[in-house]
Amino acid sequence: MCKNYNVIEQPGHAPIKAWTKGVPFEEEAQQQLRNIASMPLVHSHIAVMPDVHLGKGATIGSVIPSVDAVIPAAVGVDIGCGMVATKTTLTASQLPDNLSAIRHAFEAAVPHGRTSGRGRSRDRGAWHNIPEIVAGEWVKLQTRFERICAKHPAIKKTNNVNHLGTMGTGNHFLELCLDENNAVWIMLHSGSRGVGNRIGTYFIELAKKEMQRHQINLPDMDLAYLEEGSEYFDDYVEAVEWAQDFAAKNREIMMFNAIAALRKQLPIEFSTAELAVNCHHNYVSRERHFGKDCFVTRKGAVRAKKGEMGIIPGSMGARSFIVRGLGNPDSFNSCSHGAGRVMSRTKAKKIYNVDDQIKATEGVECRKDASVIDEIPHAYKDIEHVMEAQKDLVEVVYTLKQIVCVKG
DNA sequence: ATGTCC
Repeated sequence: MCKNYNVIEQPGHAPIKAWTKGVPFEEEAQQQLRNIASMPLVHSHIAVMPDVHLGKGATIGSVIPSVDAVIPAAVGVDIGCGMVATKTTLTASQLPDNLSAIRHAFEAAVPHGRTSGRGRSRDRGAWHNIPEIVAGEWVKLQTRFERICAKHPAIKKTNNVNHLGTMGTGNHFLELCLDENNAVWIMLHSGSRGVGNRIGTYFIELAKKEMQRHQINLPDMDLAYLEEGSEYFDDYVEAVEWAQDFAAKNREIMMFNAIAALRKQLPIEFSTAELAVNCHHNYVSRERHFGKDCFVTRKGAVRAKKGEMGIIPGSMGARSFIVRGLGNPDSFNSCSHGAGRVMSRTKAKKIYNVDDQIKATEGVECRKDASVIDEIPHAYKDIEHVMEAQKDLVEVVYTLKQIVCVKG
């Protein structure tokens, strides 16, 4: 039978199954994946999604199943980063012609940008808004966090309370979108902010020290792993699961606040009950594949079990997709997390200007200044090609086009 | 992606 993926094989190592037909696949990313596939902890094979590109530690767009061990740098530092999308009962005709008031209401309701140091500092301070409906759950999260910090006080050096309900920077965003039937959606991309970053970097360092202590040689020190039964393994799993829960709750709060902000802007009532999806794309989870219990690390990949809903966003000017998983076992039930970059932020800023960005984001109510050129759609792969390359992983349920975009 | 250091 004709498979929709390419296979990269190395003698004695796990194969790499890559859903990259018709999309760019850099040689540097392939080498990084060969390094990962050479590690004995890999179960069965590695799966590569069509938005693949070079990352720090692990490749973005990779799915790594491991037995009795995890690679903290494969999860990365934005632990639990992911997407949430909610369909509303509103339609396009119920929105005002000029969307700038809605954009400004979103910007006010969802703190975004850098917390300190250089940059715009728009989310500085505790002016975020934790809705009452999640206040109890937040207390539970805090209790769990205290327990982790009691064992690893270095993690506590973070401003985690002030970050709940805040979006962050870079490719994190909040959008108002229309689907193919002109229904209005709210969609958001964010993660575990400073606290997840602290947990990630802390355990990546511990894993490296473990490698040195046991004199284990790796093709790349960023592939340092923690073995089940060793000193830090359980604590990492506990902390990473906590950061994932923090990230999901963070998105839920921002979605709540964005909906409330939209309500204040419109003279009509609407509801949001019909469909909401909240999924991680940087995370690790315990799953069973090919007859073995293992840890599955998805770095820039979304779980797509049969019938499971996911979100695959395009870039600032491109379409996004609400998808339903097809449960493809060779992909470990996964799909891509977006379009995937084709060039670095530095390169995008060098070769494109504000005029290019204005043209690429025509019809979108968003910032179009020099600060967002690194997010120009040209810096990403063509999302249509990316979707074509994974048609045996997911089916498209809704196609969204943004009309308002708030970038972090 | 993040916060802090130069």
